[in-house]
Amino acid sequence: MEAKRATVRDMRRRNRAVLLSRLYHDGPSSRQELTGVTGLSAASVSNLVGEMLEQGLVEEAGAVDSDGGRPRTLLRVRPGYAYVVGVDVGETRVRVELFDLAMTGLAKADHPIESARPAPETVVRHILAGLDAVTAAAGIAPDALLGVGVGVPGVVEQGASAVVHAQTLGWEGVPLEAMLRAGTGASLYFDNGAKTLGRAEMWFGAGRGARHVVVALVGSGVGAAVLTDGVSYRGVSSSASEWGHTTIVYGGRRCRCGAEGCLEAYVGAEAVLDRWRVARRGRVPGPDEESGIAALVAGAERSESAARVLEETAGYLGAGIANLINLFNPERIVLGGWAGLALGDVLLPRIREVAAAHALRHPYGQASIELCRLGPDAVSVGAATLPVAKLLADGGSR
Amino acid sequence: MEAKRATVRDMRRRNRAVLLSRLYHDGPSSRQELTGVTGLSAASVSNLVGEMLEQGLVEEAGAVDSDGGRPRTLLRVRPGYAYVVGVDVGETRVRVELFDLAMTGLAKADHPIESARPAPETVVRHILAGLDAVTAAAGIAPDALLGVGVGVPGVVEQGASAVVHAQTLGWEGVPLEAMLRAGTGASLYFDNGAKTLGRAEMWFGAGRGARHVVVALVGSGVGAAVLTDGVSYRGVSSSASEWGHTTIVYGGRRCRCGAEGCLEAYVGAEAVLDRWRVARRGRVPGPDEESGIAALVAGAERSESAARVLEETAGYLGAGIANLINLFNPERIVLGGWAGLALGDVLLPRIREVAAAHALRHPYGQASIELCRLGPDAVSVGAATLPVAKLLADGGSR
DNA sequence: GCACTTTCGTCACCCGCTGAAATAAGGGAT
DNA sequence: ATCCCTTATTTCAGCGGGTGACGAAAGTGC
Repeated sequence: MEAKRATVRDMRRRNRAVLLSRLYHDGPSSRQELTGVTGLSAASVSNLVGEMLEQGLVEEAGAVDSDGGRPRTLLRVRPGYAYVVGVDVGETRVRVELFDLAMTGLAKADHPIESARPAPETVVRHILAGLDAVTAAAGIAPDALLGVGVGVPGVVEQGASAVVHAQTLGWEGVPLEAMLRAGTGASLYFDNGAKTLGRAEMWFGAGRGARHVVVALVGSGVGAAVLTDGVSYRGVSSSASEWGHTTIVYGGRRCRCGAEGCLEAYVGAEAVLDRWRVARRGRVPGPDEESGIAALVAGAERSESAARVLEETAGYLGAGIANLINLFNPERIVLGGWAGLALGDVLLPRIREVAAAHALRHPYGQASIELCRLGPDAVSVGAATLPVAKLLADGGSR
Repeated sequence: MEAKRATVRDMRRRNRAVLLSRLYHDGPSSRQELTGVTGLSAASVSNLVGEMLEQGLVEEAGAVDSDGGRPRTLLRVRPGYAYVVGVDVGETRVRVELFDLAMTGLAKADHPIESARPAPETVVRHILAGLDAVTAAAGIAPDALLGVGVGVPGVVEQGASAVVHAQTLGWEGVPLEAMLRAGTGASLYFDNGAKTLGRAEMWFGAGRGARHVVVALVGSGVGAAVLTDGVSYRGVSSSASEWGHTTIVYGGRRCRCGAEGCLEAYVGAEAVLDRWRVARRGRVPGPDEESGIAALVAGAERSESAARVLEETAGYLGAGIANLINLFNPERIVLGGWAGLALGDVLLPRIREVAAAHALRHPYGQASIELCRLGPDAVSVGAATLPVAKLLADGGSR
């Protein structure tokens, strides 16, 4: 609807973006290949690539000899052209990680969070300290830092300046961008941690090559990221895909959000353990949720209560996934999160069955259901892809 | 991700599209205004508009005098530049309607469908006959017909040639596009009827001016259309937003799709009446579903069973709408469909309450819930907007 | 009728893509 | 070792298209 006008300049930016994205995502190619793939003329490819070579954005990467002609020189994005930082604000620690453009980790700094409801100022201080630490450790000059992506557990309201609402941290309208801006000159990007993890899976994990993916994350909480053509679906205020708080059992268990029958109140780690506690009429083993879930999965063969709770969990999860399939008609559902991986490991076949029973035949037939490949640590990787995505979309202009 | 290269030609097409869309959706403007709104230079606007005037795509529409300077001449899209046809394949009749570009209805032809499971050939014959009838009635030459949009009750698989899966008609993989193509040379467009109705609401009804809208339709069946920036969300095979078959009561009532606990099995007209039948332990008044729902709504004050069924319906519907809000974070939810309008008319305040209780506070605060403005006949209008949208997106090139 | 204001059209200029031709960089045959 | 052939890349003139500057058009007010 509100498309913007185009100028001759936009055209060049766009074409640079096309070339650069192709080089970035699909590895080294020759100019020759690029002409075929992008539809640009050989002359333009040469021209654009020459410019990017000169700027140090792209570098040569050997050559492949062809049968009898001039060998093609391969090109790739130069990993050292710029560096990015990904920040994962978790519930127990703040992780700050530095990457080059190829997403090779160069330095990492973890700051534990003591309080269950940390003050925003504390988190900001941790992030800034981590930023200094990793850039110093890797010897990165400030102007070589392309940007900093931050993944937070909660809703990020994208606007002139990002504002965060994170129930689990007790944050309500925290102007995180403004607070960080006061302490650093770097470009800042913010998104929900589940979505950044989804981005990481999309670029480097189970979502590679697919156009429509929904990443479903199950941990203590439950969330999802809907990714179409590499961009994540955001509603009007970027708080879309709150899968965990969709109603799946009308009038059912009360959820910590206050509503009844939320999916999270059935398949979130806390809820699963609570259901097990009721089923076995007693305490659940293990000091924390992670060991509890591990015990549950391990106990499936011996304990009838464990088996029943797992079966029910597969049911709710399968129905929840079927809802995603019916509503978003994705090509792939990627199940992750620490609890999602632990449960999915044993329940995936059963989840697929239930989802098949609850989803419409046609969309179900289009969708495959898989597990995440990257593990929960990929939140910072995904956060760091935010500035990279911007770079690619802008054709490499800083 | 897979952005296409741009040429200097694309740029012009794009800029024409920007101007044309603006003129189409936001009414007459002067060249002057257009420069401001689109960001194009006055020179370009003049150039582009001149071209479109010459082609008859745009016409002058009077002038407004300014205080002391040359008056601006207003421009608008010329309604008679081309004509479009919208087809509504309903469960009881096929409607074919002819419009000019301004969506003024010029001729209409209805063909009743006798069988509950009509043969595709019959429907195709009706459509082709209707096409001949309306073009003949309005005296439209074949080459003035921009295209034909068809709305069908079911899933449209968009591909090289559209294929329709419509459970309610008993259609399974009907190659509707290929069948129609054999009988007409016009450009053809296909979409689900709920989505075309959503398009109509978006362009001319309750969705005007909003960027993210979800249109929720309740009739015998239940569906939704998700519209972002004027384009409807399609998944990988365009069968997205099957809202009616999302699970809302895990393990609940059996739905005609075979699964348990679908939203449609609670708030679809058939399901509502069935619940009423159980509640009052007896037959429901009226010869058909529409009068049944009308009786239910009318009986709310006298009959306790009716009041209870309505209250429950508001509950399920509110929770279903809350799910849409949580997942899509729209700016507006538009409730329609014949049953949706009848129920919404009395239940809207209650639906809003329930939705507020089930949705997360933040996304709920962003969304307003309203009723459709156009009524169920707008399916053909929405279908007819498909070729118009194409024309606008292509900047007016046929 | 004249000065002033505002809108609209024209023109030279710059940018960027393209096709054709030229050049580079090999392999294989003589 | 040289020449010819093949294939990849670069160069160059040409064309399409947006822009700013300038001037013409079309009013109002005195």
